[in-house]
Amino acid sequence: MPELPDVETFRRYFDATSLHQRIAKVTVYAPEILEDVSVRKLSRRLKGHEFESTKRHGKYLFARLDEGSWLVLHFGMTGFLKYLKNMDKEPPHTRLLIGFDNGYHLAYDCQRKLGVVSLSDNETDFVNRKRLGPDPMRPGFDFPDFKEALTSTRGMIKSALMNQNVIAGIGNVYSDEIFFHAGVHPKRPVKRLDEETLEKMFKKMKRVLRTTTDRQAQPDRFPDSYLTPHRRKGARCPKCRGGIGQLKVSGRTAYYCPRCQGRK
DNA sequence: ACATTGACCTGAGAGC
DNA sequence: TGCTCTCAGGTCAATG
Repeated sequence: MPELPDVETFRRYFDATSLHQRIAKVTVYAPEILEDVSVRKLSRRLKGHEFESTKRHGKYLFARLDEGSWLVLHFGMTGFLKYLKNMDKEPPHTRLLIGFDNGYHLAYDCQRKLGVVSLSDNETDFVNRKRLGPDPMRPGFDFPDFKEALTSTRGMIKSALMNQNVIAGIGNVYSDEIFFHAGVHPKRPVKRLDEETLEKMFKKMKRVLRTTTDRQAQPDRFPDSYLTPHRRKGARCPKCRGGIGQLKVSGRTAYYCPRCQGRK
């Protein structure tokens, strides 16, 4: 479920594999994933050019072309990138394939087609048009920014933290992880969070995002104290060994420890 | 104007 | 074994 740590891992992978090589061929297997761009326009903009740098905002990855525009990638819940030497290794749900001069290919695989591929003249305009909130890992994103963003909303804290217009990059899995470390119940109303709890959530959010990004967003590499590897029915809390509970918050399944994350 | 719900997408796994 | 049903969750339109 590509959230901020996953997409940041994809960005680093993109940097390590796909910059500074002339694009020879563009193949779109599933045109329905394209947003505000035609197959023809995408091909024309990419072919003969190179990617020169990348950026990330929330769950969106931006790759800048040497002619100035940006390829925009969003991964839905099943998307990932794979850099290939041989075509026989092509992943099973490749929706976009970019071929480079050196014979290698970058595949964008998205089984459930909930991802989006787009093109933008300006990455900042794209973020504004989507009305994305601030990226929590942006340098300078501090507690006052966090507090201002969250307290501008009503309703349950999980809905607020997962709302991309409030803060961009956190989804179902990582919001649960953050609430677990902060000892906050996912259904707690935002307006009933005091300053101290908000600050704790902010610190835990930073810590969780940094730690999981360092570990390439792979749950089997997460510390033993993390909830994510135990995010299933019948699992035990890594802190108190009590049973992990689940409930629905705004249509999503939330996992939490009823003992460590008190009601309210 | 805001918060919440349902639809979209596809395949894995449950249950009969 | 094989079929059907449910569920996963990111986002946006529709509903409350």
